[in-house]
Amino acid sequence: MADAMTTRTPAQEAWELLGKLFWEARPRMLRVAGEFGLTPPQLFALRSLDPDEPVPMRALAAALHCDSSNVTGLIDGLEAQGLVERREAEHDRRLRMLVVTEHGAEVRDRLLSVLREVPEPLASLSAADQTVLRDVLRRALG
Amino acid sequence: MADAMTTRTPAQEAWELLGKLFWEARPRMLRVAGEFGLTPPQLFALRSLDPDEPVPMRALAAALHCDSSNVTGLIDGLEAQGLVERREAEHDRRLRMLVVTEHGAEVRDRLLSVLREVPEPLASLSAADQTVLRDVLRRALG
DNA sequence: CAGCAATGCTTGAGGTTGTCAACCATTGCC
DNA sequence: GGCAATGGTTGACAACCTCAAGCATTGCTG
Repeated sequence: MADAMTTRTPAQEAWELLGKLFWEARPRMLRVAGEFGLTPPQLFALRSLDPDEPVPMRALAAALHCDSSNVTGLIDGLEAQGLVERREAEHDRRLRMLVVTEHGAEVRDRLLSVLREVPEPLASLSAADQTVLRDVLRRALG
Repeated sequence: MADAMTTRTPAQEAWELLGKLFWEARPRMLRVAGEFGLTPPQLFALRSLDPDEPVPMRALAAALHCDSSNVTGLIDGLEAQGLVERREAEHDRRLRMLVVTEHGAEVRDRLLSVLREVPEPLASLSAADQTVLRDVLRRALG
């Protein structure tokens, strides 16, 4: 009966294992942020921005699930490093469009290429398992 | 050729989809922490502690991938709420063993039961897919 | 066994994140 | 024209986080 307390459905166990996977990937993210001279929130912000499509600050705040006033400081930091620029919007002078600079785009590319590296537990799976995993996740999130 | 730039291996695509899954689960974690009167770091700390096995603060710091001095403040907060106690160790008076109180264990149980809830994208998978996902992750992390 | 390096935790300084309320400028609606 | 709504910034305040410094304790070592 003690087992009945700790028994998990397959989905629950999968979710728990995914939690472990992400927790293990955390130190790498922190290290990468440091190497690029960014704080973790700045890294998330730069990752969220699309160099090809400027968005108002409001949109970034929504993407980051945080308050607009918070984004102000984040962008101050990125702007100070020349990675992002505030630009006036065309038809609404209230908006501040966030434009990733050329340098910012380059940094962002290098950043993403590191973050995209598949962590060891997944990388060591067989090719077949990797494909199965992708297909299942496509069905879940695609 | 433009596709060549954005082509991903199955494992890379899976890792990217997992990133999305976790990012979507973040708001719920923040909400839960708030509902239990905890800050996110405090939540992680309480989650890391095993009510059945006290550990020194040093061990918690290692588990949280952070500095010991940071844990001091975290535990101050949990202790103020009566969730955790600092207790002297048996044979080494330098150590402060972290003991989850009875109340803390109860709060922790309720906390975990909410966090363990499988997020919508996974929950909506077929039972077969859920089992496949679990099995693949077991091979990766088990 | 005396000295001293190493360990475990706390404290203080300094910088960043995060929220909220208040504010200013601008826009859109009546 | 008046006025509510929107977008962003600012200031106050709480919390996190790291580093360096400090204290107590432990354990090694000559």
